[in-house]
Amino acid sequence: MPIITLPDGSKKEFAGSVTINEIAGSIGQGLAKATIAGRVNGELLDACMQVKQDSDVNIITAKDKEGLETIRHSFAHLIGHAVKQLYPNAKMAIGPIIENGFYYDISYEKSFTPEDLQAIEVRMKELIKREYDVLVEVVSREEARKVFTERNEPYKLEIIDEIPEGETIKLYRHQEYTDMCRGPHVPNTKHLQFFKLMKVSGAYWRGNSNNEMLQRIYGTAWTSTKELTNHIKQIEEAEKRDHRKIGKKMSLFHTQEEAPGMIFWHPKGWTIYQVLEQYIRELLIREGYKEIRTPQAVDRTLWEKSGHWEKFKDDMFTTTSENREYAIKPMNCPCHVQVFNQGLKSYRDLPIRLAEFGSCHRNEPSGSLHGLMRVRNFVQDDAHIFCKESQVQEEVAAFIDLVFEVYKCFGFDSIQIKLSTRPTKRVGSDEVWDKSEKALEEALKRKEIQWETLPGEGAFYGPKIEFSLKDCLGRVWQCGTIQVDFSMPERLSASYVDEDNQRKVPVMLHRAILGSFERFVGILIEHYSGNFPTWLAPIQVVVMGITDRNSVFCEEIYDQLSKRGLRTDIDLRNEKIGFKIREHTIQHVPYIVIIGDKEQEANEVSVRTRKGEDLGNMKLDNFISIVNTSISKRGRSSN
RNA sequence: GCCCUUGUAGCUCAGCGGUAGAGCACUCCCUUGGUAAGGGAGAGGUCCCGGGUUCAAGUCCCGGCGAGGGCACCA
Repeated sequence: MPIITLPDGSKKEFAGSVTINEIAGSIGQGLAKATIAGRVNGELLDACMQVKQDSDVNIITAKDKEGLETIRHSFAHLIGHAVKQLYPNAKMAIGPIIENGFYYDISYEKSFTPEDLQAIEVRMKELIKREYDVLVEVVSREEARKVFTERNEPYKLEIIDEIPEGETIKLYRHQEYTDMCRGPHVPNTKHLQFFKLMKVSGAYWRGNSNNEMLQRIYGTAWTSTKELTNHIKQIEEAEKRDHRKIGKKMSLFHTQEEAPGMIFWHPKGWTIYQVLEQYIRELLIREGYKEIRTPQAVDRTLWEKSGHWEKFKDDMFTTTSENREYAIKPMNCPCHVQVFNQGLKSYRDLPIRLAEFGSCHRNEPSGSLHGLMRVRNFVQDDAHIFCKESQVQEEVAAFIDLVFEVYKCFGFDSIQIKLSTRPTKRVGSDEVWDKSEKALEEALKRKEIQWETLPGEGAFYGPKIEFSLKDCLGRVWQCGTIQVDFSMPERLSASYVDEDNQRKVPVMLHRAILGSFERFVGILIEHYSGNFPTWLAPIQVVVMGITDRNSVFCEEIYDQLSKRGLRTDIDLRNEKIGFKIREHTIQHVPYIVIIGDKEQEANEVSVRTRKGEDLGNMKLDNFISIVNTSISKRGRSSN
């Protein structure tokens, strides 16, 4: 006589054991139809599962997060169903859900073409129409093995062998298709409606690059056509904002075969880069950092000492001269320790904050290169703070403030913070780890901000905080970081004389706010979609004349704007004004100054923005102050 | 690095065995036009590189390099 308690607190008593679906039916026929699964005492179960004892039951429909996840999971199985019908020799590996959808990894003798993908999607739709019931069966390990041996599914057998003893094995069937899964799954394929197969690509079996490569079919699924089309629109919007596309259109930078993964910055792109660098430089000076510059190529012995040679030798660019081998620096920190090591340091000198906009090279795998986002030559807003253990917390706290200040300046208001703690493979005593983790945590607590802890995700040399920002499309980019390091200073013999006249090893904090400038510019291009706020816009004002009669006056205005420090361009081409306006609007120039006879006579300028607003006619000084106001707001709000 | 796709004019792309095409951009000419494309003419290509098949190769095959989407990697 199970008594079922529903989420609203109401209770229902049943004569005997009852399925989740029947419980739903007792509430309403509509609900029963919509039931996808159920949560019984916290456990997610198939709708057909029996509830025998008094339980808290929550009916899951497509409206619930778990419902959508179940639908997506079932879609993966549906890929399997369709694929096995169309390509009986295909071997199914795994088919999990991911953000926005699902995939299935499949091994097949020939590679799937876009036409194959289309055919699979069509077949999936046909299968949905059949409204197959999805049957679940708990089986023994032996039975499972037998089923998948018969079905010739070696990957499933491999998975069976790794299921821990005592865990139940469930088979899900719709018509002739059988798959193995923890579940739950939808009770009938008719619940599978709004989906699209997106792409097929390669993926290693079990994510291990030593294993064979499987074919991964990606799909997206939603609970309505509207959600599905929204998602597709979102992808299209992201494509429109692709920094490589905008970078080309606005002539910000380019790359070419001869220097894969390295950027040729054009004047306009370099302007943005330089504004960023100058901005950070000013802040660092304010915050008590000293800027330095260290060598580009350093003897391999230093990298051996720092430990990088052993780990990353293949990922460094090297060069030789007179029998010595050098590595083009992949990072600045070992060099910064060298600067620290010059001269004896007292505890009174600490903290010492050394900053460098140093160009680093890393021989990243060719397949990982991606526009500005992943490059082989980059510059970070890098700095290292040498301090005493007791100063860590204070330094971290100051850095957190700085990070927030900077991100706000770009209009990034949603920031995610992650604290990564000690990994199993690590250096340093537990005592020091305790202290460091505590220091980071305390600093975060004092700021009263939300963060997520990632146990075991810290670097081998120390814990770290990572700052990720969310752009206007909701995409998350990890940019800032502060890492405690009590390994490298020791390896590279850094020391200071403490109050007690003892030599001690300083703690080193690695930190960056923007991360790499290359990547950050890429993020900004996509975030602003090329519409850089005035302070970052490569060209802030363009002056154009209506007819040739106005050219001399245009040049005067242009000269004055330039002299007043605005990045100004002039367009005196023999084109109609509409044509010129269109071109510079497409180039996202924030302010367009139009000069005709009227303006010339009144000694005024007519101003139009890239958004198409007409600011009317005004004196030049008035216009300059409008632009300067916009510049001073930086990226804090749109302008 | 691995899998798939891909590389034609400055850009975006068509052509897929039979003497290289379009739109935009560029140059010149006409036009001097008031807030998102005025008109005309012209110039422009070792069809990524190297092999092979063929009477004939951007076009088919093999290899290299780059790019794109994933996977793996990311100090």
